[in-house]
Amino acid sequence: MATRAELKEELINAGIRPSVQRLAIFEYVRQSCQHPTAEVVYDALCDELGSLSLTTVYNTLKLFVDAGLISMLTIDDTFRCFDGNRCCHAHFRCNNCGKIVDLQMKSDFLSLVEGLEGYEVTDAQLYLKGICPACKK
Amino acid sequence: MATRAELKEELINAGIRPSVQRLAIFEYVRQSCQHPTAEVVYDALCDELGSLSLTTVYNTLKLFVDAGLISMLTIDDTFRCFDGNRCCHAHFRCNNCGKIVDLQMKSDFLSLVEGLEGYEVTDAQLYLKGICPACKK
DNA sequence: TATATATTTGCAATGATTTCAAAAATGAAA
DNA sequence: TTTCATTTTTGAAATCATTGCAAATATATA
Repeated sequence: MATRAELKEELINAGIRPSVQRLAIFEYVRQSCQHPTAEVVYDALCDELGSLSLTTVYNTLKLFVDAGLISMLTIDDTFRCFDGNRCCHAHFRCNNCGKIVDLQMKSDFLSLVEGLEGYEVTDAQLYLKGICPACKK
Repeated sequence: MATRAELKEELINAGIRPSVQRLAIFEYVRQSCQHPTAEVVYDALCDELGSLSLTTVYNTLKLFVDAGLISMLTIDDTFRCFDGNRCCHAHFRCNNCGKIVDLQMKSDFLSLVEGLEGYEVTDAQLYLKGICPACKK
């Protein structure tokens, strides 16, 4: 778990000025294990920040994604959610309860793919869908 | 390349009545290498079918996806597109030109994922993003 | 302090997708 | 073939996550 100061430095290193809103949003997404949507981030931080605009949340999350600080998931086709976990991992989305969980990988995604010569890959996501153990019963 | 009669039988085997619209949509998606959106399917078949509703296209594509006959891609977060290629493959989306291409896999997606005991996986997609060779120059 | 620049805000607009109820097509029974 | 029930299609209106925009605010620099 990174400290606020460390997160602040990470933003600066990425060339992003660490405003109060940005730092709070960054911290929230980085420490969450829940793959929050923009709406969830907004609801969670509204009190802490006094005033906060949903537009700011959308803009800031996009800023972080473009800078490679977090990733955006489109595993659920009805909304986007965000992931601050920087370790290489896959995602599973339960078709029944909707929960999205992380799954460890034995090795890098790209080791499985052929014909990548000449491609520059900046993002990789493996999405699995089906029924989770809890819903299986 | 499957014949119309074969595609018709495939629909019937999946418990789907092969109406004129359904068969045309199924054939179009199955033979396309372009990952068409609902809108693209609609535009392509409007003439052939005389009258066609965009709602029908959306409903029918969803019907096919639920039946496991085609898959839905959310690699581009601004729209959904559809894929009739049943072979296991990954997708690459170029951030510059937007083109989505298929990539062969060395082995199954799931071979690299840990902790899948108890999960029932019905769909798997590997999405890569970056810059394609053509845009790299 | 003054001035320029960067950031945030809130409301309105966008656009892909869905809802819904009516119309049309299809299948079964007579 | 005619009738009736069921399935499918249609088009217009509604939905809702996300974006555009212009004004307001905050921050950095001189």
